[in-house]
Amino acid sequence: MAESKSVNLTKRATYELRQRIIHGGLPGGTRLYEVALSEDLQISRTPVREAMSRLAEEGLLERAPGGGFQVRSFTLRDVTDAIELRGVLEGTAARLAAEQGAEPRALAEIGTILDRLDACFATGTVGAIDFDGYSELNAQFHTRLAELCQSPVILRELERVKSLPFASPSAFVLGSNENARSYHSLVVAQVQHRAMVQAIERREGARAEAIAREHARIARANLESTFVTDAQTPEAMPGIALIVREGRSA
Amino acid sequence: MAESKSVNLTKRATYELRQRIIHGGLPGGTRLYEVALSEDLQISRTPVREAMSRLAEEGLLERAPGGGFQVRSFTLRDVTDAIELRGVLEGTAARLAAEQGAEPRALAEIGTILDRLDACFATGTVGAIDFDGYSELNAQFHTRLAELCQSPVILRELERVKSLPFASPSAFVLGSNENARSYHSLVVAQVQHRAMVQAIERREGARAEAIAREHARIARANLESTFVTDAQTPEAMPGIALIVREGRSA
DNA sequence: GTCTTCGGGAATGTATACATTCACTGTATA
DNA sequence: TATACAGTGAATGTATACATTCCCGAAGAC
Repeated sequence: MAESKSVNLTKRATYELRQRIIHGGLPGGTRLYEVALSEDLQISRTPVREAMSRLAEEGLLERAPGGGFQVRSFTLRDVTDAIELRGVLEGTAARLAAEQGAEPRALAEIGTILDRLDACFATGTVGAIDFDGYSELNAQFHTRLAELCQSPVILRELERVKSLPFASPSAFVLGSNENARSYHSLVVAQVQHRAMVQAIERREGARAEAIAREHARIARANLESTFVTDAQTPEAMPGIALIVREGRSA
Repeated sequence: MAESKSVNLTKRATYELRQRIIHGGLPGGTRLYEVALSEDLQISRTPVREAMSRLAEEGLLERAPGGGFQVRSFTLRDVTDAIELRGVLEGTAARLAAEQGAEPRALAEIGTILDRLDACFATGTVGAIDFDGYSELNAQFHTRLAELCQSPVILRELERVKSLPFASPSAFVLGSNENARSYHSLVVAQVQHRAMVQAIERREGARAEAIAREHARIARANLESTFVTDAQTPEAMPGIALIVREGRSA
């Protein structure tokens, strides 16, 4: 509890609340009461309120009709739409990069990331993958790719969508345990990574966009099978606790 | 000043700040100081802070590095990207609606709006248009269209993009004075409106998406010519005061 | 019995005093 | 003369008292 005394209380409250939401401590739809939270966190109402405001900006909370906040809840449909949306936005970023031409230096850096992603497979043993390394490099790749179009507006909205834990490009990597299906997913994903960069280099905008969209659908398929198979394992994927079984979304 | 006494101070501060930002009273990049604003608005720091937080959520302000807020500024590139983004999102909504099938009742309602849009032209005189009526109906059309795909996630992000005054679907209507070019713009736009609905009815997803994107580019072209022609008239388009001449965006 | 009204409590809204942090400036010392 | 340290001020961060609003339940009247 008394771990980080130096940072300000707003950040502490924001972090603590985010953790509780993502890990299921505060299920979707839960109304958050300032006084109760203040007493619970041992932080006064002002920073708690500020934290809730930031989490609303982040998309994890929503403002309740008559004031106050509640935890945003997501149906399976919402989650697939968010992933689809990420694909659409990444596709747009890739298309714009192809159309206006990407900086050679930035492309070279992405090439380096691609090589290092390849290295995650290269253990000689089929099926053996450095999942953690892949996940980290994958996140880097997606960030760099989005930056290629040099559009702060696109980048901002993309970051926003990716901030939902289940919509992040690396969410499906963590969710995959070491079975044949997930191995094949990563093989296909990496082929798509290279194809996207190639399309951008060749100024093939439509191709770059289409691949980016299809690439996101790997995550969608992975989510759906994860959700069906390990329906009750909360550790299967980050933020899966946010997904409500049925009914209305936020 | 002492107009609406009943509503709470947060809303008053939010409204007042938004007005000042949109109309150029607070140019892009301006740092907002809580104390100064409090004294200026005659409202204490707490609601002012809350108002700034909401405007940041809305996209008109951004959080400054060391705390506090500043008015977000947009380059011409940012604005065109925002319009492009709206086209991409509306295109996605239209495609999804086409793919999954739209509700007949909702389609019928949109048909009514289309007829009423036609009526804005039907004065017999070529070139005479009910601009205000068209603008209002146009906004309704775009909202209804986005709702056809029944995706709260898509709808939410689209509303977010549209909240930037210059990226709203009706921004270009207001910006157009009664010249031949703007008349032709509205004629083309209305043809595209009908084509989008037809494509959705016929489950032609790719066509619906493509038209929605091209539709948004009317606004883009209109913005660019407005920006070049009437470069110094702040009333030419809502939110044009947010656009900074050169340099970095937020 | 039902409807209306009044009261109380709990929630957010507001004001403000106080704390903290950071940057700038001036002075003193090396 | 340059650098470092300390002081001062202004900004945001925090705590908390008080205001307001709204819902809900109980009691009374029709």
